[in-house]
Amino acid sequence: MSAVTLSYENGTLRVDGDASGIPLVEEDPRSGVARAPAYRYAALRDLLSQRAGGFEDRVLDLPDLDLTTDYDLRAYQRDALDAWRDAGKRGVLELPTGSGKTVVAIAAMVELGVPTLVVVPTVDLLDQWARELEAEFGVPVGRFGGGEQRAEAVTVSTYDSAYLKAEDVGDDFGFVVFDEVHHLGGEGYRDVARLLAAPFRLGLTATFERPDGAHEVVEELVGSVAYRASVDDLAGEHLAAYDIKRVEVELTDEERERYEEAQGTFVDYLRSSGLSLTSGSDYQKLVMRSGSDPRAREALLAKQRARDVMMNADRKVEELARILDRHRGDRVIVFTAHTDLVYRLSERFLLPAITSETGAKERREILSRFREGRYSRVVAANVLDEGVDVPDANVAVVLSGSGSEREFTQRLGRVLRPKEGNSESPTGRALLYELVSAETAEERVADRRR
DNA sequence: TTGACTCAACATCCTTTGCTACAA
DNA sequence: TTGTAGGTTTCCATGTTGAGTCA
Repeated sequence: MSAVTLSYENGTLRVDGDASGIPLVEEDPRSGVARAPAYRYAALRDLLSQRAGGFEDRVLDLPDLDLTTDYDLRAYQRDALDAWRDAGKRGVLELPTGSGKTVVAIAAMVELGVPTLVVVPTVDLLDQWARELEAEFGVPVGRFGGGEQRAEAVTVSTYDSAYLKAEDVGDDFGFVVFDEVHHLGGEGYRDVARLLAAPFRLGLTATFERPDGAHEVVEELVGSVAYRASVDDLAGEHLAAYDIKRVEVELTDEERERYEEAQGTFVDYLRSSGLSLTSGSDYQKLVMRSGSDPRAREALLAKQRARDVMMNADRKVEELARILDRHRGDRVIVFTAHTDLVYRLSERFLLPAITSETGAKERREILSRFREGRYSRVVAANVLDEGVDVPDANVAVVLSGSGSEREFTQRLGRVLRPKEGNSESPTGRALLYELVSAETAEERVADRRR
């Protein structure tokens, strides 16, 4: 058995020498070159080191980094770091929004002392991470994304840019941190993790599981969940204690009529077509059918109308008026599912509004005024759910939302940050109102997300 | 450099029963 | 006998984002 040489080539590991019988390695039938996916590097290295004949490793040639940090980890952060280390320096930490996931990643970087790539979903987060890493380590931090393509030993990238660059830089980093790692389950994004050779991997998220089951892919690429702390584990001590109040509102007669008509059309179609909806994938079937079947299309459009009615019910707006009145002295974020409603509320209550149509500059301005206390309320569609540094609030009002557990957790997280400089005793409890239209499908939707 | 635009990707979208094949 | 898991192939609508292009 002759010695084997491992090297990195365009997002794969090239295996030269006698590669027969090595698990994970397959021969490319056209070129005859034996290869393994780059993300298998750690596993392959372990396998080969136990094999007679030894092997030559030319995959990574990385400088040592001397990184230090002043952070003192909290007990749960230390536990999380320990758990990740015990898992072989691979795996996911599931920690709530506001619990200091970044700090744990920084501690891991210090411990490893190797070039590191941090991958994040938005340009906003890219800026935040880069600023924080620059301040902490006092080294220049590279950026892939937001119009920049500059590599450094410590680099932050968006998922999109990482996808475009992964083949080129796949052997430049020994450690990769995936922030909001649930995104990695996306069909395209998963390639980012596949093309990198980095043996050490850390995923951070508040909600690991995906309704489509793709978290299993993430487990394969990054590792399993090594440590998990829920909002309830940390509430009261490191996060604000909270209450959730569900308020049911009745549809007006006119809304009820429109709702029943539309919902009826949808349900009738299901019954007559023999379709049963037991899961999200069944719904997908219906969507596909609607491409060719006009009745299926009409059923879906009717469902859309029913959703509009229940989510934007008039009495929710009236209820919001009462809530805003009750919380005059509080900092309130109002969440909706539709942009139309955002603008309606903005006009009626004179609330600063943020949707995907709001430009970056205006958005920054609103959030900074909210931070400074010049605004005490904002209304937003889904924009503030994730990936934005949203200032502290203590009351959230969910006027409408999806059945997504992730969306709900993120929205709740927006009010749970302990008050600044006083993390020992957050001033009062945080409060989340959930407005639900009575006797509509929204009751089920609201149950699902909890 | 900025802003407006397009494009592609991602995420959610869900009813209350009942058929079939296969494993325990 | 009794549970229980179970596959299709592109895609009705809305919201959001990043990258790329062009003026």
